[in-house]
Amino acid sequence: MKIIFAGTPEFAVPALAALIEVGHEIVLVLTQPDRPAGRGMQLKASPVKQLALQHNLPVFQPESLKPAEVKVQIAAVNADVLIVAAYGLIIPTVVLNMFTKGCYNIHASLLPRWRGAAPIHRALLAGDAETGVTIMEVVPALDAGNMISKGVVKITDADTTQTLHDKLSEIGADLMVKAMQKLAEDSVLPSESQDESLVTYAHKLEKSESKIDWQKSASEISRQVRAFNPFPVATAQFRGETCRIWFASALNEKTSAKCGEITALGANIHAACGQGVLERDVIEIVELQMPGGKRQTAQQFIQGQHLKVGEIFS
RNA sequence: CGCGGGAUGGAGCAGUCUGGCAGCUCGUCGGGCUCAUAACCCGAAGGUCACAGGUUCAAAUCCUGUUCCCGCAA
Repeated sequence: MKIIFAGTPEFAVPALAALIEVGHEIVLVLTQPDRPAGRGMQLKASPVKQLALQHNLPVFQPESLKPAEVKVQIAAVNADVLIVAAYGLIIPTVVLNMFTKGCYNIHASLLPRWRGAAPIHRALLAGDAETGVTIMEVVPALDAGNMISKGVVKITDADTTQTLHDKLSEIGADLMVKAMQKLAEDSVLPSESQDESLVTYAHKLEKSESKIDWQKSASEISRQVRAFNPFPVATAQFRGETCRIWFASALNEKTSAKCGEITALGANIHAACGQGVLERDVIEIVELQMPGGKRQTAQQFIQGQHLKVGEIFS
């Protein structure tokens, strides 16, 4: 079976690696053009491109799939299947129809919940008990195709977008390899349509959502911090600076302190938050970062900044 | 050469503007104390102040160049 693989970020890498591993014929890798990134704004190849080059796979990086000459080049490789994993470009219907055995996508949620750009972040932020990966057919509407298979992952209090991302990309790779094996044997994959009444959309995270509102409950803030780790990272004002909060856990305690006030300093920083007047929530800040500095544990932060009980995060 | 912040004992920082004894909170090691604690008390070790050059009686501090790290931006 001749496969075209379309993907860009780290999330797509395990899938491509697994497909190469089991010996599928990858005839072309589509990925977004090199973008200026990092300090100095040097052009940087996408993670998928880097892996493709390591395996000497042909790489194609059009800015868009709409131009006729781009479509011609894709048609020219005569592939049977298109696999899409976080590619980030719209795939025109004409292109979707080029493949005799279909087009399949790896999506990082349990569809039909969380269609769209930021499914992992939204599931974590919303407090879902579990999330997962869905393998589905690609159709012109966003993440709306029939579903082939799913993998489920429980969300714990220790999970961040990073940890879930890593687990989900591995599971997605595994499910996709299995789907392709079945497709190669049976030439068709049984699928199930999505229940439109259960659809929710996972909008991209806005930078403006990263600021912590200390009036929220400890569990909401903890989820926000974890959903925004590793990107774009939750922030709080402290001593007039914007500092980044990398990890925080809700504690099972109450306090009469003001919102954002530090109530105790130990191995970690305890701060008040939430609504109750005399019994506010307590949140434990575990890892944070000052501007210009590196991420540091709360302990290092306390020692370096000479923190005192009563100081305020806002 | 896109913009800005930073590099100081093992960790995290102050000191740099205004040049003049290498400092803080910890950790480590030794001793004491306590039923007990992220405990407390006493003592000690540990530094080419990122690197190279320059100015000066004197440089962590001022000037020039270099390397590495962090943030913005994507």
